[in-house]
Amino acid sequence: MNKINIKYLAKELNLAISTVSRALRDSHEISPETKEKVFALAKRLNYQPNANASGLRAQETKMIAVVIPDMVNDFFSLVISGIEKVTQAQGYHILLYFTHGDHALEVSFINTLVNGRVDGVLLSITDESNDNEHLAQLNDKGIPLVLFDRVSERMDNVKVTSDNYESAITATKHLIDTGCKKIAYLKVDKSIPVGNIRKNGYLQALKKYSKQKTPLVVECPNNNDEAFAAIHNMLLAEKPDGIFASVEKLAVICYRVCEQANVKIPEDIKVISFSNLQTAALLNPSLTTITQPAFEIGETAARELLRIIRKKGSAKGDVVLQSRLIERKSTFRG
Amino acid sequence: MNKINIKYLAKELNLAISTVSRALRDSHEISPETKEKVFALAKRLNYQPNANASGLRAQETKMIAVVIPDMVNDFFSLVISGIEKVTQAQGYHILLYFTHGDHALEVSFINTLVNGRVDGVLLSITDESNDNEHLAQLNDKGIPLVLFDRVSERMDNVKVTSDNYESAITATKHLIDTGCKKIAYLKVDKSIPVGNIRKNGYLQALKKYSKQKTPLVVECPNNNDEAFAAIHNMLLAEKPDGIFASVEKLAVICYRVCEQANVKIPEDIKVISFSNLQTAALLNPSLTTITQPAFEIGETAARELLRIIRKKGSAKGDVVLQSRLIERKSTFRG
DNA sequence: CTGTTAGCGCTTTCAA
DNA sequence: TTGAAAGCGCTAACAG
Repeated sequence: MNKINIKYLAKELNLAISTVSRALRDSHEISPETKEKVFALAKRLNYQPNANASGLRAQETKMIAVVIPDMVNDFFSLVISGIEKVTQAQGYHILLYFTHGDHALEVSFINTLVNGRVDGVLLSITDESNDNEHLAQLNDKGIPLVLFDRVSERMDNVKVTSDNYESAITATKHLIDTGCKKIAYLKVDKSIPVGNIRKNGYLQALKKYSKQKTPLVVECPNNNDEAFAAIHNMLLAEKPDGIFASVEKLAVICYRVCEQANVKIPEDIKVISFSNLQTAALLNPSLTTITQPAFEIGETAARELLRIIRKKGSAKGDVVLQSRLIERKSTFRG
Repeated sequence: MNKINIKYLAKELNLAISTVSRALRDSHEISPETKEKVFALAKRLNYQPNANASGLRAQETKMIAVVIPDMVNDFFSLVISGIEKVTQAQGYHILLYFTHGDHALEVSFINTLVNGRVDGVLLSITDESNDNEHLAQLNDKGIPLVLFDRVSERMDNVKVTSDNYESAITATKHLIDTGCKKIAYLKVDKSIPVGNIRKNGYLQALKKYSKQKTPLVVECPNNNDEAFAAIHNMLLAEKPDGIFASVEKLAVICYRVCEQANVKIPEDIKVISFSNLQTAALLNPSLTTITQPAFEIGETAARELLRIIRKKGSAKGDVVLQSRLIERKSTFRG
């Protein structure tokens, strides 16, 4: 249980500490034979440099923080996977923080990060309406920050998002184009900001491409039974011929509602849904989905962050990634 | 963009570096007035101790590594949430690593962790049949390790698991008790070890509680269409009256298969499924699920790890958490 | 109660 | 080509 550090290697080999250090970094001013010896011993003892010491010395940690609302969510799971792919390839480590939608927690996390714990921060902000002094702190301290998905217009950092507004238009228009005259929008719980953005796309599409006068927005709470009831009531009262679900779970509930009400998909009613994991799509061969490029958002955000860390230049600019509409004529040979 | 460190605070206040350090740690040997001054300035400048320096000095990092196969998976998402709850409450940070089922990656991650990057490791091992020299390394270096979910019998670390075998028996017995005479088991892709454990529970329950002579094990590949076909073929050929799905996704596919084949759930066939996020349960009021305590596994594993880190005593012992069977007589007033 | 100093493990001048 | 030594920021032993 001896500590395997440079000092120990040096003593074992009768070399100076600095020589060993240089050898390990493959410096050109060390003779091949010495390098050989050092490498051999280091390997044999599985020498690993002490991260704290290197970090302290070099003022960099090879770690980035990822701060997200939470994890029980297909979208963020996929984003993290994308981030991980990039950071892993470039030798960076991920520190993970959940804000649970609590702005105060976000502030406290960011505060602990301003003094050299990480080389950069990837953040999906908790409360877009709130102040962002804490983020300004990061900029002050020269710690690169890239925002993704939930961004703040008031920050001029690099932002990576997807086209929620435009793709909601696309989705709605798709229903219109396939003949729907009365389209309802299933809006996810108000705690999820994207529900509003997508609603705006829905409204815009109705105005622009449809004769439908009154929008049909169903507020669906997080509670499944309440959401079921809300959709069920709307279905019976309004008899729409098209439904646009803002998130995958609502499409699943909607599917069940239709079954209950003896409404056939897609004969009586067409359904389109945002979807990340495509579980809903397993249900019905005719369910068309619109998929956010979650994994790519993660990859892109991470790539941007590492780029900025490297250049030490806090570049600006936004990246907007496109969602994809997936039409299923027949899955599982229906 | 001045560096806010103890030295800087000391200079500003005309105090010695050590005095400031002690004041910040609220040492009893510092006068209240001095403390006051130090606290005030530290707060005003948002002083945050340099994690590398503290870590180097104290030989501890307040970070733990979480190493899992991947993240696009309800189970591990929930586990991480549980881990996060505990670590966050106790001031620890999470370093996240994905092995993607690659044993070599796992080895390489663990190797980078042996030299003081983290205070402890939470691991769900990638390949249970493989060697675990790398884990022995951790023990050698005195870095606490807690295994969860996918554990190795050959290691004598603390292990936190759930009762996959027993709960598979419970699930199968539940079908038998409700009158099923011919029960099929939908086995998840062979890359998922738990598919086999649960199969053994299924077999055991048949032997012990049922007259059913031949088990019906359907091998379901990861590919949805192939899984659909496998289940569909079995359904037509064997006409079982009960189905036990080893994972939630297979229950969803099975649901669709039944619909295709015009087989009614639960009138013609009873279905029970392992399920973490209960998406499948939204589908059918009569779907009974068996739920792993994923969140609790995370909490427990983290709690055990932090306990060991604190005591510096590598305690042993296993924790097995119980799955819960959830019977739904009627959801969504069917 | 406060200051001086050594040292955690590493990298990097500066010297030899 | 190698060695000696300083210093990254922090804490704690020792001294006053």
